[in-house]
Amino acid sequence: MDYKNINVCGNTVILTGVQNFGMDDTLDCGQSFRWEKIADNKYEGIAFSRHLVVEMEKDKLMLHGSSLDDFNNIWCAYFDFDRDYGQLKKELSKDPVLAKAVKFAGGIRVLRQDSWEALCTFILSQNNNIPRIKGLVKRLCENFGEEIEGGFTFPEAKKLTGLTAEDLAPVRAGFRAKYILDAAEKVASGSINMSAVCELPVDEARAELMKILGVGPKVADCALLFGFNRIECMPADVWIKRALEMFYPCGFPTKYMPVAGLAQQYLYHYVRSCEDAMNRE
DNA sequence: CGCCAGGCTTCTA
DNA sequence: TAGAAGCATGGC
Repeated sequence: MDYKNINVCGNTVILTGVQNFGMDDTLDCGQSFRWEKIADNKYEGIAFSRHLVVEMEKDKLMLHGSSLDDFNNIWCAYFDFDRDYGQLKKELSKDPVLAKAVKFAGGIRVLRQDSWEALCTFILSQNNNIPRIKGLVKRLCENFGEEIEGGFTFPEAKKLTGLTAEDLAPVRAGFRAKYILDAAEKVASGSINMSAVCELPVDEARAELMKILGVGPKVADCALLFGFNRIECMPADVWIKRALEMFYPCGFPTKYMPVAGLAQQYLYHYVRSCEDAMNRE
């Protein structure tokens, strides 16, 4: 557990003694596209059809808009609070490169998102940049999600079935629109059963998701890591490929394979910052 | 104007 | 079966 105490005050759940959680590292690192920074230490977002404002002061984390039940049933798992990141970081830090990556962004946690939402948002992510991905996801929710207090939910697969690419035009997803529609059709019809995918061995799960038009190995692995809690999946995007070539020419250490997805998130953040620093010179 | 963006599909040899 | 072109859109 990465928190010591939990209290409820009105509609706010307050965690104290919080460790290994940074809002910028976790909510603005390209794993979820549904969080907006609304103040220096405050983020607002919607997940699992619930609106939440997250505020942090030192080691105190406030979840505004959450009941104790919601915390126990949803947010605790969503923020991966039942995983010991202190222990994880200690293990990863035995590797010199990962030690630097972990030190650089020690507040990263890998969110456990809804599987359909993760699949869709990473379909939208291809050949795209993070600010624009956020825009596409926002417009998808505004146009096809349900309006709730504080914003819009992520649309269910069945809500998108029967639509045409023209219907999705307001989203401005470009060539990705037909991919979303194919995913929605396959998931809603049950030809791809998300809860069955959850039970499959990872290679079969990946192959199943890749039956969707527009889903290749990278998008499938992102869905598996961020939406199915498959922490052994290491989505190999251009940044991670670059990092692996640069730092691990002989291959990624096998002892970290079982948690490669978690390591990946630290590495992703780290190499991107290296690149930024080099560009500024 | 050109280049690029958490890739994938399609075409070509 | 590998390698390159094409893909919509928007920021720079």
